[in-house]
Amino acid sequence: MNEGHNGVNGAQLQAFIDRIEKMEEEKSTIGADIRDIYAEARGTGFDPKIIRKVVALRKQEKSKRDEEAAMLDLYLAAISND
Amino acid sequence: MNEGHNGVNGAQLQAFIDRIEKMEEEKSTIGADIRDIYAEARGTGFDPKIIRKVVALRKQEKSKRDEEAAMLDLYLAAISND
Amino acid sequence: MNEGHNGVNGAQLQAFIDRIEKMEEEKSTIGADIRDIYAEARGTGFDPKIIRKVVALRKQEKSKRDEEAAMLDLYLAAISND
Amino acid sequence: MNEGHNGVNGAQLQAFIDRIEKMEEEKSTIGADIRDIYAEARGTGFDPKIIRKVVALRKQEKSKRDEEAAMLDLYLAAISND
DNA sequence: TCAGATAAAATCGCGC
DNA sequence: GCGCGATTTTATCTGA
Repeated sequence: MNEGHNGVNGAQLQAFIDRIEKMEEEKSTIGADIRDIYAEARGTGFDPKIIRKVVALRKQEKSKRDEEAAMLDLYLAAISND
Repeated sequence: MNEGHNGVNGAQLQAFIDRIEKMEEEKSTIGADIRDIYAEARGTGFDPKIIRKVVALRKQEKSKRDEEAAMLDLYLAAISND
Repeated sequence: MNEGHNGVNGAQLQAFIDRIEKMEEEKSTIGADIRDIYAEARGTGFDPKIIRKVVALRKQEKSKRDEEAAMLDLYLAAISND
Repeated sequence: MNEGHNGVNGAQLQAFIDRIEKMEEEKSTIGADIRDIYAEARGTGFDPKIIRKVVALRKQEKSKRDEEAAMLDLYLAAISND
């Protein structure tokens, strides 16, 4: 039911689009907030470019740590073959 | 005060980085949520590619309306050259 | 052959760089020409800011038309699922 | 003459816009060509990122040379106060 | 000098 | 599972 003559459930599609647009807007807002923080940092004398590098570096390190943790889990699972 | 021997206020920098990383994580979470919605839509038979196009198109329409409004402002400002 | 001791074909690299620099210069020249046109327009009483907005708006309209065409293609492809 | 009731010479404005759009398109074409060259270079084993660095470096050097030439002209003009 | 646009690189999901 | 294509993010560049 609820399908038009074209075989597409418009209401359902609309609902999906609404949800997506709402979240996209939130995402965009946060993006703006992040830009503001960089601007604020620049205002106190920090170079945003460098801060970006630092953040990127730490993200890499974090993902490396996550990977190692996952590997550890794998090993633990492997030796617990009871 | 609070500056190390290298002339950088480490505590302040740390604070900026913390704030940024926190928001980046939120942003990333929302991005994942959006992806989930697309996946859900696919699960109910919608083509994500088309939904993306619809969303993109609507965004463009909005931005065009904004541009037109900005344009109107410019015109109004231009004719009020007193 | 033609590779130096560092394993880099310098002549070939030079050729690429020459071509790029030549085109960059052309591009830069055109950019200057465009600026000249704006200056000329200002000289005859037009506000460059408004002209820029008009140009931007027309570009957006074109890209929106393109998007709509792409969208139509998607729809057509979607209903031809034989 | 040729001015509408709004005091704007539409034909002249149109002419400016046409000229600008034409040159913008040329500029865009050249930009695409440059991208193609980078792609071609990559195809023969060069790293585009490095090439970009080289090009940027040479441009800096060129502008530095230009600056020095301008300075020289200034000096020459200064001592030719006849 | 800085914001905004533009383009390149990295990332991620999808299909084979 | 991997390559391809699309999207997102980063960096460069131009104009105000």
